[in-house]
Amino acid sequence: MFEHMNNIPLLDHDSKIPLHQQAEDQLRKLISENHFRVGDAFPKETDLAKRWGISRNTLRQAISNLVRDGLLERKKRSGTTVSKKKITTDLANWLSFSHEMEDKGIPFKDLKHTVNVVKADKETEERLGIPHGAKVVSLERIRSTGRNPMVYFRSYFHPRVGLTGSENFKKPLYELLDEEFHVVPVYSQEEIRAIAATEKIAAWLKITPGAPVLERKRLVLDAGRKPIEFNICYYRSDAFTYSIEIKRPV
Amino acid sequence: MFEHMNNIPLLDHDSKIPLHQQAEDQLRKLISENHFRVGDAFPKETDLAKRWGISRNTLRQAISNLVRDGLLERKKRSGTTVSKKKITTDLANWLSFSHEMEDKGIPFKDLKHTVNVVKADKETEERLGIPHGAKVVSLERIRSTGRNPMVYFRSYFHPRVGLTGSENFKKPLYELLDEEFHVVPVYSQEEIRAIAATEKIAAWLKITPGAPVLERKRLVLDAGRKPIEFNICYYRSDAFTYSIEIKRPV
DNA sequence: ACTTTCAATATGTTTGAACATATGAATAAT
DNA sequence: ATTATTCATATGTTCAAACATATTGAAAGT
Repeated sequence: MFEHMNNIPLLDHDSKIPLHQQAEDQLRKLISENHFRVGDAFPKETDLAKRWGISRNTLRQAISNLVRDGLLERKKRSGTTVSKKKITTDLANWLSFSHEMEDKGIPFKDLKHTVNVVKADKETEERLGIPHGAKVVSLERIRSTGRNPMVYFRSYFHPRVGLTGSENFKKPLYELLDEEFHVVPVYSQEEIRAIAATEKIAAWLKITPGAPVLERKRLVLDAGRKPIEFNICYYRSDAFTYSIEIKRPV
Repeated sequence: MFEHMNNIPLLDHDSKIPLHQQAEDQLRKLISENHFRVGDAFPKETDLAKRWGISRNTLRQAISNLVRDGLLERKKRSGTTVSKKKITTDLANWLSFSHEMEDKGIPFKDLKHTVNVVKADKETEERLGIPHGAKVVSLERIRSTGRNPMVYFRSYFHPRVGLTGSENFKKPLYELLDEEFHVVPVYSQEEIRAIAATEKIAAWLKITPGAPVLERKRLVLDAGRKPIEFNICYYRSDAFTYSIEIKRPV
């Protein structure tokens, strides 16, 4: 808990990162590190704005995002407080296939593991928001749990991340991104469909064309909602069920 | 599509409802009514602000919310565009098909709507944790968005909830449960698979047997993790993408 | 035909200012 | 003691203005 404003870290007014963004990041950090007790009073807007040398409006931009994400609550006269309710998706391992499998005690191995630098296709360009013709690092995997292929994975990484293609992808992907590149995934936008296996997919998964396959497209974003990775994968339907638990933000 | 700004409804400057709120509501409505084509250019901020007699800043407040909700996308010089319609499981409406569809402005109707009191099958008994042979209220629905069936739904409710089968299921289900029975869903455990349509499913959805179908099984729990409802549904794969956004617990 | 350069333009950031509004707390009236 | 009133205050709304920045598309150069 901060006794005084003066203990709250400052912002970098010379950075290219917008002030409201810095403020948001800073607050996220402070909250997640429990510098503010739940339900406790938050610094008031005017004070915080003064401390950071930004206008109340700019600070408000940051706070609004946190309110929308359910980390903070605002009430007119009482001020801003830290919410109890965490929008939890329960998944500590929410993004990691290997963690998931390890948790369930299912051994797996990679039947294919390829890293390339390629020109992004149109969909990838759109999702990642990169210019036409831009090159991206692609990671392609076919993973099996047992004798048969279970899933085909393909990821394209936003150039911003800074991958070169020569990294060690043996360790869990999101550990690598965090530790080596200081890129932390926060949001995952997932689209899940059932499709009939194309020839290509059938070959990858060793199934018959036309068989139902679970397709998952996933756009992984950082705290500022900037794209990190666009990922598409095909799961064998007879071997895989996609399970999640959603908790309502009460 | 609006040829001219002049066709866009005005705001009520005398209302007690904030202008940014009115603007947001108005835009939501316009988008949901398909007055703007997907991917098409949106009126630019300056023009819209002028049309509505509000400042660009105020309008921006409204648009920002829509962007955050994924209805709009902004790009620097190119302007604002309407996003591809994602049937997103919004955190607010996380469980309601009707809310989801209404929010996206997709009209739908029930092709079938049956309420029964039946003996639970084995899977339902297990999931709900009720004794063998117990009776449960079942709700069966086939819903369409447009001409063709979109999804087949079947729900079994835990006897604890207290449904008799004679309730008015026309209103959104989770409103009913909350208001009439004081049952509030908090957790949703979901299992998603791709399967080949059986004869029965094919008949419901008017597709050919063997076609890929998205199956979702969902166990809805209350705050104490006691089961409320076991729900199974089959989505036409050519018409439906299951979209969720997961946010990492920071 | 191809690339480079450059200006126009739509969104992005930030500020300071003013007034509205809900509400907790102090004060006054009962 | 209880209720009503008032006031101070923190958030809520809105504005106008200025400058930053990315990107499109056209013009110019190769």
